[in-house]
Amino acid sequence: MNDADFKKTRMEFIAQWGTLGSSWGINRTMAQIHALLMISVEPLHTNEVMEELKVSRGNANANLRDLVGWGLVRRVTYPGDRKEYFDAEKDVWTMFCTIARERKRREIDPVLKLLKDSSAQSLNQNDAAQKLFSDQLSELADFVSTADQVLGKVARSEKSKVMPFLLKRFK
Amino acid sequence: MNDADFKKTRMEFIAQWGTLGSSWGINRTMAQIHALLMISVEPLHTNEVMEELKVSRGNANANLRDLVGWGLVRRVTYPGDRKEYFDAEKDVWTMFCTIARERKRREIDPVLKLLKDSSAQSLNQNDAAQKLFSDQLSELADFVSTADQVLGKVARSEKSKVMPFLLKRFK
DNA sequence: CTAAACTTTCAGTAATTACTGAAAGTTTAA
DNA sequence: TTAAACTTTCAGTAATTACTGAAAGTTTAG
Repeated sequence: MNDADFKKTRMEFIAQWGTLGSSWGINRTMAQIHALLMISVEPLHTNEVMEELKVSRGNANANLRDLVGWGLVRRVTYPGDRKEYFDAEKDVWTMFCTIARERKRREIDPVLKLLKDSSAQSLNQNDAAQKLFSDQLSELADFVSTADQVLGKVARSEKSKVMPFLLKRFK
Repeated sequence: MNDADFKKTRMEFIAQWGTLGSSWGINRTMAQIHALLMISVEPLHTNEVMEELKVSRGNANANLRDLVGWGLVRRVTYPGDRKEYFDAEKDVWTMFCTIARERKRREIDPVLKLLKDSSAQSLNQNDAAQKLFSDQLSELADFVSTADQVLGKVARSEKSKVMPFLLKRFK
């Protein structure tokens, strides 16, 4: 494969990763920066990200900060160089665990709290609407709670312990 | 719990379900309509949805259509009544399986195809950048493929077969 | 038929979310 | 110190996404 084709495929991948992110509530640029760092051999500098993806300094900065906040990207500095470089976690399993842990913390835990709080309120069980509401919330809370625990456990496990097992059990 | 409090808690739940949807790439109104139908005893018709959630006819119509497309909501008609009513699937496990199946089909399958196609292209393995890119895509493809299969299998299983097992194995 | 009851569409607009770039802030080498 | 190198912030703007409501379309009872 020649260099032009390589660049094209690379860009295509970055673009698609961005689109995928979008449909899961992650902003396009953030997903694209993540893709870019994931397939870069060396850590990149803000200017390089700006240039590759044609985005502004502010945009690059904010999204890099967020990626660091997600734990998917690390800041890297080299002695004798004032610039800050950024390097993505490249192991896919580790990436998955990080994302799972963060989304759990940011989105599942709050909804679980809401569900538990709401369904705990004493409802009038003689009223059909209130009874259905209460039951529905409890069921949701149970389900989300289980899912939450499973996800939490998986995200804390070793890849080597989980993947072969899953493959065996569910493939 | 009195009627006013009940209404308030209900609305709070609907609002929060909307917010949750947003952060997972599902539009707020669609998630709210889903929440509303999920906690309604009887199927509702478009006017009722419009009124409860204060949205326009067009908006209600489009989102109800989408929910039917997702398989989360059914159209219901009563003999002698020209109106169309809508009823949500209320069983949480069935809901989960439906969502999993749809997101798999809509978002995972396409990305998997991209990953496989891209990584299949013969890359120059002597070039570090190309080698990393190629390896990274393969790893991603493997991982997503496994996740896809596990999800597919789980979503086809009986709740009674999966949940107790998961609880036992991962709790 | 046809007119009332109901559903769908879609151009225009509003709301939300993301981005830009210049200015302010920070750090460090000399 | 201080000035160059670099990073962060944020007000203004652009892009995207969602919504409205009136008009067009469809169905059915009579």
